[in-house]
Amino acid sequence: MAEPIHLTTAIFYCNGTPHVGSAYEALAADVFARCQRRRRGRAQVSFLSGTDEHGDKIRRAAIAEGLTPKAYTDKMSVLFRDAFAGLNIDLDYWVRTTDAVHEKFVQQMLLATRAQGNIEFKEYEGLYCVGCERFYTEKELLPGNLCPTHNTPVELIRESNYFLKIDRFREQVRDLIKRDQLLIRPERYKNEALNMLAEPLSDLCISRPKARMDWGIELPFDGNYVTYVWYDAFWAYVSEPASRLGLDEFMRDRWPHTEHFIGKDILKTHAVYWPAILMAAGLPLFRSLNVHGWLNFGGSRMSKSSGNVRDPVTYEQAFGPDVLRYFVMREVVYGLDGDFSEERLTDRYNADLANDLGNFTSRVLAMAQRYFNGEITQVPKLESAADATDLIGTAAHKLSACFGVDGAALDRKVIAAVDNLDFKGALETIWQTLDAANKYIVATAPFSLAKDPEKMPQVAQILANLLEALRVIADALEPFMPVTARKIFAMLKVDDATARLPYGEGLKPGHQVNPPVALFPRREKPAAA
RNA sequence: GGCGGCGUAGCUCAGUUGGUUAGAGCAUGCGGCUCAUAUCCGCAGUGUCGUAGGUUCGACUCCUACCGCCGCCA
Repeated sequence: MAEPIHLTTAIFYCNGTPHVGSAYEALAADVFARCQRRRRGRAQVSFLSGTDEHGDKIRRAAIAEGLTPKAYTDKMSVLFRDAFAGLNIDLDYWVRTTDAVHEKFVQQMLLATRAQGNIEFKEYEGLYCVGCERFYTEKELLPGNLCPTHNTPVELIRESNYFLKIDRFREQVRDLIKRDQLLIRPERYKNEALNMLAEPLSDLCISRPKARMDWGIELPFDGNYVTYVWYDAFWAYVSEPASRLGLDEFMRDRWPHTEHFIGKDILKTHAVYWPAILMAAGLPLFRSLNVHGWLNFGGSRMSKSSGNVRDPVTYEQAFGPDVLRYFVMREVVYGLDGDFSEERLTDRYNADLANDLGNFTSRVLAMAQRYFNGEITQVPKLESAADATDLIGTAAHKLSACFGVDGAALDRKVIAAVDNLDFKGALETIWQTLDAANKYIVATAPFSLAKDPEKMPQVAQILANLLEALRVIADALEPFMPVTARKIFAMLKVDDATARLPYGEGLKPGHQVNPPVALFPRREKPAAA
């Protein structure tokens, strides 16, 4: 049996509504998860996401809306969960850091960490920015002791807090990253992480005095404090599954095969603090960090202040299911920043989805209907002659090569690309197959042969080959476009098991397919802004 | 200040250890087909490969400087 694997998105801080950027991360992880499920079986994959709901910013956002923090996060968390559900992100766990199970688990980890002697209580004094909710060193500040992000004066605060002695784990973490035991990819981020671990780390503050901020999890060993929100949120990756499966079992079987999907902005916390936090609690580490870039909008950073935040659900409703999924996976190189705009979305939609995928589906099913009333009368079999010199032989061979001698080559290539986080490459491979299939139609011209009754067996063979190609293409597409794949399977009238078979083993003579239904009607481009 | 990345066709980008006429997709133009969602197929391009030097028989590919953009660390 394949080893179990645990996949996570970051835990989203829910002081604002979900936008296309947060959706992008969850979409990449979802495509990855679906590929893993195909390989390992559903039970062997746990895919987790959720909302980070403590801390001062949440508390203040709640006050601004006249709600209690809990009521506010109840509302916000559902917004995220529903947005992801609307994008067909198929989660096994939806964790909220205000869930009782989670809070209890964090307290358990705090006790374990303290028992290992990795927590220190000490008094210190520092320059604090209320807006940032953090302390600054003098050289980080702007002239006049102003906060670099808020441009407001910082306050000198003296207080006592609990600290994690993280530097004692630094060498070990650095070594693991260097040897790819803790894999950080793409590689550029591995180098950045190693850089961050080159200098000694100062103790990590993990508490906040309730007197200053009480919206958090109470420390089990000191009722005057709550945990600092960052520390609390990391454990969302672990709390619910560990509680459900048993901590020891989860840590032994599944946790070491964990892949975190995160944005580049939280690389430091995940490459430096999180491993140290786990070690300080006496727990094993996860396997890898899959770091993505930002999704910009029309060339500039998507942010609430610039007012160009885009709601993913809007696009899902306007363009139809799977379109946003397709766009971000096809357009963005994982790890690098990408650009999102309605114009580019429309271009991709028309060129790739309407013209290529949609039209191919339509023409093949229409011919099957027109010439044979939807019945398949031949066994799909592409003549594969590498030495073919004529147009038909060459086209047949090229299409056949996409599926390989065992009929499973497309699936293999897609899975390999996704393993490598090359979502774009995976889709390009599928589209090359679509391209080869369109060329095969032109080369064989079944619509011309059909004018001669004696050539109908040939036409039947060509259509059987094409319908089978459509089936395999839809199957390869399923992790990326689950709704579309299901629509195609419905038109082809194949069940789930048949849908997954290699080329040549799926559709059989006597099988009846449905007439086409347009998958992606062409769209007018938005008026130039 | 330290480290690193990027700058290739109108747009988005590929270009492997330096080697024949620098590639793909989209957009553009022309031709073909008509099964199909005015779709599909073929052909045609266009580029001083950021700038200036250097190494080499030969550099987009290596070295140096500079210009521009960006990231991380401090």
